[in-house]
Amino acid sequence: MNPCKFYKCLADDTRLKALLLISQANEACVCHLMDALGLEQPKISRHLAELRKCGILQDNRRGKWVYYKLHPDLPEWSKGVIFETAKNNRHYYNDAFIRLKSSINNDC
Amino acid sequence: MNPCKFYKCLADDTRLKALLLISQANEACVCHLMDALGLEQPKISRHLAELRKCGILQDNRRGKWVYYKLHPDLPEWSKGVIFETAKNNRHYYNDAFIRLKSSINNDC
DNA sequence: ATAACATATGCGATTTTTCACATATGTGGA
DNA sequence: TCCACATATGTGAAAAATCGCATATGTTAT
Repeated sequence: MNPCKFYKCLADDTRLKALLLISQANEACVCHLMDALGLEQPKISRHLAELRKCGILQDNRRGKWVYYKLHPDLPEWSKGVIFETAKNNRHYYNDAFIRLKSSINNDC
Repeated sequence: MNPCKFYKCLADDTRLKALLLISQANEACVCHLMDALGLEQPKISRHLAELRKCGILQDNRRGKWVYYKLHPDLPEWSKGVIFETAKNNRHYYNDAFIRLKSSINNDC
């Protein structure tokens, strides 16, 4: 994991919020993130794809839904960066996190 | 410190290497970083200015030289991210770090 | 004041990233 | 098989970041 590439992945509002939400929710599917972030499906999907191609996220299709979670092989220091960022910047994604949880409860 | 803005600052090869070098050397001036990274002065200067404007670095002129170090008011979590990145990615900046130290010893 | 050196910045050109829209792919149920 | 739904991607346009070059600013010594 090249650190510059890693930080390029975090350097976008949509990707960073999605990543922090996933790190806090354990996993989330595209439709949940659409609700949480109030964004169109292609936009979410494309940003998640970028995080996947960089090895940060792992996708997992279950029926029609595709769930994303942190890639299990992600280096410890990278995971640490993500969790520390989430822990110390709740205000940055908290509204979205509330919407995410209610979206998960409503099964999309 | 908005986390997205913070990561945008780290998401460039020149800035990230300069930042990691400074974090490991405690401080460095523009001429040292030019030697270490093998880049032209305006390029180094402009990237350091960006890190300064975001509150990540603090500058300190001593005579003709301007020294940069981590900003003392940088949030702990941000400092942690920088130091953890440096600690776990030595290969990424090690050659530059060797040149930096010899440049510092030769007083530019 | 002038020269030499270190650093900063203005600006147009180039490159990279992001976006919007349309469309393609994959899945399960009727 | 056909349809509805969820997700992914192709493509050209728009926006943002970076670069190169020239030049400005700041400092010290003569």
